[in-house]
Amino acid sequence: MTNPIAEKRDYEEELRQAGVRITRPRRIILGILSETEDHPDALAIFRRAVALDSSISLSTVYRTMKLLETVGAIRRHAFEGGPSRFEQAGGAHHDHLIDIETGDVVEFRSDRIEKLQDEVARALGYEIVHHRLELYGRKLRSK
Amino acid sequence: MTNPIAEKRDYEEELRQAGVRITRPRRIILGILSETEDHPDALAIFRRAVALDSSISLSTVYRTMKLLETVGAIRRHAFEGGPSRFEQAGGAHHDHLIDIETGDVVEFRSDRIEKLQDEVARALGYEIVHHRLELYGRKLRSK
DNA sequence: ACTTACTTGCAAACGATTTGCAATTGCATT
DNA sequence: AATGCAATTGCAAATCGTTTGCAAGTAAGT
Repeated sequence: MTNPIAEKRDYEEELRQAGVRITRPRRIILGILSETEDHPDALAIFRRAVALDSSISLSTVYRTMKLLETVGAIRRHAFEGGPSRFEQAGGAHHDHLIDIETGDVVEFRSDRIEKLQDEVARALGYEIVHHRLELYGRKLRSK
Repeated sequence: MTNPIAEKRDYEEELRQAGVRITRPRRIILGILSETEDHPDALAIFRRAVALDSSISLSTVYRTMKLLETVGAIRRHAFEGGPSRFEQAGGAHHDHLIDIETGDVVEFRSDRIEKLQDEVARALGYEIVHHRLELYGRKLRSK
């Protein structure tokens, strides 16, 4: 995350391996994703992309996001109310806390919660394939 | 849930109190909701409603659902992939486990998970306003 | 450089949901 | 029971986020 160039290179190689052509729009979108710390939606990515190459279309952004998703390079989140937002895959599993005032997303992980989820599911006669845990909250006015 | 008529009556009274007119379509939709054990989407409600009064429109179903939601009589859930699904409000808080093969919804409640969520949020400097916890799984082939 | 399949941009289609509008209806009032 | 008006309806058209058909453009193996 501190070295965008190295990150981007890996990304491209990873995709080439998956049989994906590296085109100009894709390179640009990948660059944006690898430099991004937040969870942008398609339109935000599109806006940033257009700034680098005005010929890029929103459809291409959507198509690329879908491609990256099926290849497993990114993850899509449909938080309440808004459009899908994306994040790079590859990190460890985590859940999200969404600031309902700013839309900011904070990632967190609780093994204890994960474990309890499994227990609950098993008790109901199910095995979990995946889950969605989103906390919607507001910042505490700190002391 | 065993006495639809009594349930429906309460429902109507509750709404009248909230200043909502009881119209024919609304009465029908309320009847459907109070007899329903599952988590139907707008289209499913519409289909059941049309069977009782063919003049009811899908827009009215949507408008009524929105109305009931703001009045607090029902709750809306946007499970992954599909349209919003609804359930009567009023019961205790619970989360959902969705059978990814059948779409069936199982309600559950875990105070331990709730508690951990609060702890996590607080540790991050937030207070939870609401949350969404959905487990997507498949039935265990029981012993 | 040549070819061919993969990608693109554009505009039109999409599914779920909402909305403008003119016609209808609940219900408080006579 | 008849009246009046605001609330509600059905319909069609609009909306939002996203996907798709198509003809033109391009990556990359030869």
